[in-house]
Amino acid sequence: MSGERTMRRMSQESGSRRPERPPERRPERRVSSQIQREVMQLILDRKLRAGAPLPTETELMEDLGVSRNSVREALKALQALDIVDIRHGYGTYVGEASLTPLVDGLTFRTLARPDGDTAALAEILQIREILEEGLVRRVAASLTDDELDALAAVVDRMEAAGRAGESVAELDRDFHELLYASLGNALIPQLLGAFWTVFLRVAGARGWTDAPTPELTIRRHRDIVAALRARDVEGAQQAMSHHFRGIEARAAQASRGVG
Amino acid sequence: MSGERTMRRMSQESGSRRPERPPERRPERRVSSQIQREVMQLILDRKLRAGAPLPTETELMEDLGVSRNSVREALKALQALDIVDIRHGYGTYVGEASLTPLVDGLTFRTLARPDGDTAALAEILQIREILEEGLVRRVAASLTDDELDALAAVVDRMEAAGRAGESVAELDRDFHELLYASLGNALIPQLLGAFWTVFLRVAGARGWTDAPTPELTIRRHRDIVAALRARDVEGAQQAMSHHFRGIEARAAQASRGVG
DNA sequence: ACCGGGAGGTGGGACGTCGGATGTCCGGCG
DNA sequence: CGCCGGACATCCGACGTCCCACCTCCCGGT
Repeated sequence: MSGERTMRRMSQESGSRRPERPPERRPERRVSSQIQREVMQLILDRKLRAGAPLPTETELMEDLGVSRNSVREALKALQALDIVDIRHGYGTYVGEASLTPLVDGLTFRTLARPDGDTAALAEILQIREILEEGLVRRVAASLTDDELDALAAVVDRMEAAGRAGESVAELDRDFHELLYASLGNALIPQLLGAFWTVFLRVAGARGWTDAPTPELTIRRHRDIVAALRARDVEGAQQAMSHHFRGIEARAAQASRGVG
Repeated sequence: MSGERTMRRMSQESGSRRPERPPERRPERRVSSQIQREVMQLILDRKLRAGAPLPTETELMEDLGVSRNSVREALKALQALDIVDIRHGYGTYVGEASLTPLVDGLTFRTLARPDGDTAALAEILQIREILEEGLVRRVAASLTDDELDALAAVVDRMEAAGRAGESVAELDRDFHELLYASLGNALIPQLLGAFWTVFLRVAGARGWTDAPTPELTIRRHRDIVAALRARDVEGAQQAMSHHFRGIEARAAQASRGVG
């Protein structure tokens, strides 16, 4: 019973300055999340593009009739979703609405798995595998020779980087991004990139070695390009399949070796 | 506009009273985002599962040596990512880390597209199509008769609901979720559900009619089940393909009719 | 045994204040 | 005349304090 010092007075005075808080029982459901919706609606109504300036915190505070604290909490939440971009000393701007929150969420969820790292990572890899198998089938027929040359060039650079002991990971990313560029679907490289980033982050957090045998990876990519050049849809899909089998094996091996 | 002079006096005595220079306290880069990382790390270190209670705001404030405001902003951001679940008057808990942020982000990004609604929605639909084509190929060989019966039952319920003019959308969701349940990949239904939710929300915001012709949708689902029952992998994939062709056509029609 | 109300704890929100970061503008210097 | 640097205005970053809303639990009255 130590600590009854809270003893908040009952405001029996009640005559304090409370201008006229309208007793309107307008709870309005969580001011902060309401502000989030209003800011999003403001962006949509004014048709603001990514990079366009938003009202300052003070303006939002006055326009919406809430405190700056609530405005900042709402903006922080929108910032976490990459819907808003806050720059210190400069202002608040419309964000790119990228898949960054997906990356953060998946990374956290994967790292938070108590049982095994492999299970959660395998789920992500399986989705990437299914996606890329279907994707390679679609682009197999429509790839031009120039695009095939560009893909082969990326593999060449991978080989050079691998020989020099450099980062093959970035080029791997470029390869897959370039492969599906002709589809004109901007979401696809972002989604694949998100999965890829999650994989790299989890691998980094687990302390896995980045790529023990880049030769195998490069070989798989060469196989994919070769099949595509031959307009062999089934072969390309199988090559992609083999590629992922290798990634899964490497992940499983790494998790056994470390975890 | 409204250039109110705030006229705050500038403490030109810069560096007047500062008891001690922070010698070892490094800049620390944005307290708020640092708190986000620390809270996430706390969850990982203590191996807390979803639903487990987190330290109260006051405790975090004291443990991390920051103000309660900063703690709340960090928690708000983590709440937006569904990494944390804040319950008024109850406490803060570890969240599910669901794909809710992806849904919010994709919905916003799609609605914010100035040119056309169809383009952004078509991207999402294409990804769903590619995913489900690959998925149906994988489950086609392993589905048991019981699972096929369950799928057929869902279609029956869809037909009953369609006749009664009820919500076919929910049952549609159930069908696809049930279809891929045997893969044991928890991420797949969540990802498909996320895309599905985005589609419904955008359709709702655009004022599209929910399902003008449920008969066609039901027929496509019957085709899928029939092909699966015959263990016809190619047929199942093509049926799924037709299904999505219908969805795309409906979306294009709705966007023309309204937008 | 039941029920209602209050104490205490937790998040929700509002100000007010100060500090740091950034862009702008203007005046002095070369 | 040109340009370069410092004062200044404006923005976000953070802190402290106060009060309110919501929830749980316990305790005392019925």
